[in-house]
Amino acid sequence: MSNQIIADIFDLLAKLMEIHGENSFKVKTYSIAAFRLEKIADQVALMTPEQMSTIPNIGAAVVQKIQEILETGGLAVLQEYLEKTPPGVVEMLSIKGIGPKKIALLWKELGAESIGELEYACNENRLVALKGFGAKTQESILKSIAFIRSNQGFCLWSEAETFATQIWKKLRTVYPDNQTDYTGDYRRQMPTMSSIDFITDLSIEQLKAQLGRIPEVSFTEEATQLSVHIPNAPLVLFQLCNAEEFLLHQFYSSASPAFLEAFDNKFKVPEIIRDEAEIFTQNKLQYIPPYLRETTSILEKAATQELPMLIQPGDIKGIIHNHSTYSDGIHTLEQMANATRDKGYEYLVISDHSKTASYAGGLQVEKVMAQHEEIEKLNQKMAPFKIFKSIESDILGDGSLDYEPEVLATFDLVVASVHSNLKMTEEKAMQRLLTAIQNQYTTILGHPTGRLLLSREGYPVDYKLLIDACVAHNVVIEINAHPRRLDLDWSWLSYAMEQGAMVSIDPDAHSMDGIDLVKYGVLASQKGGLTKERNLSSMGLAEFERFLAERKK
DNA sequence: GCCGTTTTCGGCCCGACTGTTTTCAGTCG
Repeated sequence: MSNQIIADIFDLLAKLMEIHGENSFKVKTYSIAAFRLEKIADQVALMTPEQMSTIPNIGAAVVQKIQEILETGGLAVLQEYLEKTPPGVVEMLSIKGIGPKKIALLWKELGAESIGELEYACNENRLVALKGFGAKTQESILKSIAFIRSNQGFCLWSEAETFATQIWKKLRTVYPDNQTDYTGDYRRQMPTMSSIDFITDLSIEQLKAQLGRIPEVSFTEEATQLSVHIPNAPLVLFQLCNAEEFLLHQFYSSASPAFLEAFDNKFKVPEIIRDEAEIFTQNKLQYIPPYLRETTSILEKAATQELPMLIQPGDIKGIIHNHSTYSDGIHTLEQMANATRDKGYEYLVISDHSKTASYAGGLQVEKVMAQHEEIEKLNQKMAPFKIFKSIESDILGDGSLDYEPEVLATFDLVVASVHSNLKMTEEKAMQRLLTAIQNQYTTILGHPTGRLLLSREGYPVDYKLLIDACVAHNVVIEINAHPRRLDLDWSWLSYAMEQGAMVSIDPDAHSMDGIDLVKYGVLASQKGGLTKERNLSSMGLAEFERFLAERKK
């Protein structure tokens, strides 16, 4: 069992206890325990009770509960709290802007036992009468509920990947003479999707024979479609067709409606197709991979053979924007460096949090200097592999970075990101961002909109203005590769490239495993038509050093 | 519930901000 799963249990326990008005220090203890468990590198499941109790804030009671979780898979006391809390009240924890205390009031004072009831109460203007609530809170709750609604049933590409590949492998192994393949949003590499779609010439019976073995699975059948419902997993949809029409159906189910309409207006699917590429070659078009079948303009480019060679996972040469135990990472600087080198990359850019990010262990100036010393020592030991001195500097309320210029000057490069006060008008957001972009020490603008896919909208930005400003001030725009961020969004890449912008696919890794997230950034960037020439992290070590030297002038 | 001792219990707690208050509780990253 992973530390994260155990941590989530303690986190939920703390929140439920708070809703039920338990002793706040007791609540805090479980909450801190959850935080600690998330932040340690070693697997708690493999520790002895004595080892567990050496973790700060993990005492006898928490150790006992961890053991119970490991032995039984659950926690009796959590179950008790869950039983005396309506499921809808637990769900309210996902509403941004309200926490356990306010939820308790909404439940006890207002009698709201579900998100639906809460929404109704907001619309009836009944929250303003509650102590601690007002018109603005009511408004923000309604907005948050609308956001949750619009994302319900969606999953991230990375979440879909696990299920999709398992199912694909299984069916291809058991039925090697049949055709089964990805289609729909998953094949198009959409960052989020409402279902994992397959196209197959298998029968419903054949599919059920295999997928029926999944515990607690259920099915919904239609004439040419089988929906597979797996508990705690994305919806899986099988589109059924006969073998002869497989490629045709796959083509028509893995592109945007706009793309297909434009295609049908000008081109024809050949009578006989042996592989999907023929659909394009027979029309004198360059092959357009599924992830690019979004806009109509891509067809024009394919007609004039102008599609460039797009970035591939292997084109990432350096790992930029990472965290270590100096701030909120779970592995040490040396572990991160070794992992990066062992995975075949040429350099690591360590960008721990800056001093304002106290919640994330942001670095005071003395710690920055200590880290720089360690980097220099490691660089001597690890050459030709190189670690670059960087920082993820918070963009403060007024747009300034949170160190003195003398300190900022000691970094090889600076990633500037907004982490606090995310609730802003577009005007305010742009003012902060533009000020940060104009700062001579800003090398990369980190996760430009602050969005978290399916869980947080991010502050509103004027994309064109933002991109233009980055180009004008020679600031690299990050494509944060975390599958929940993928920020800048792929849909703005073509504009960014037209304007001559440079981007950087960065994993924002908080652990050694986190380095592998670059893959998701590459997949999303492919949709935007990114070439490796325009990606900073595709530069080899020498080129990267030249870039930084040039930038410093 | 955990910690750190001033060994038997008192004090814990990041800091900014927001929306609510009319001095601060709740939330967030």
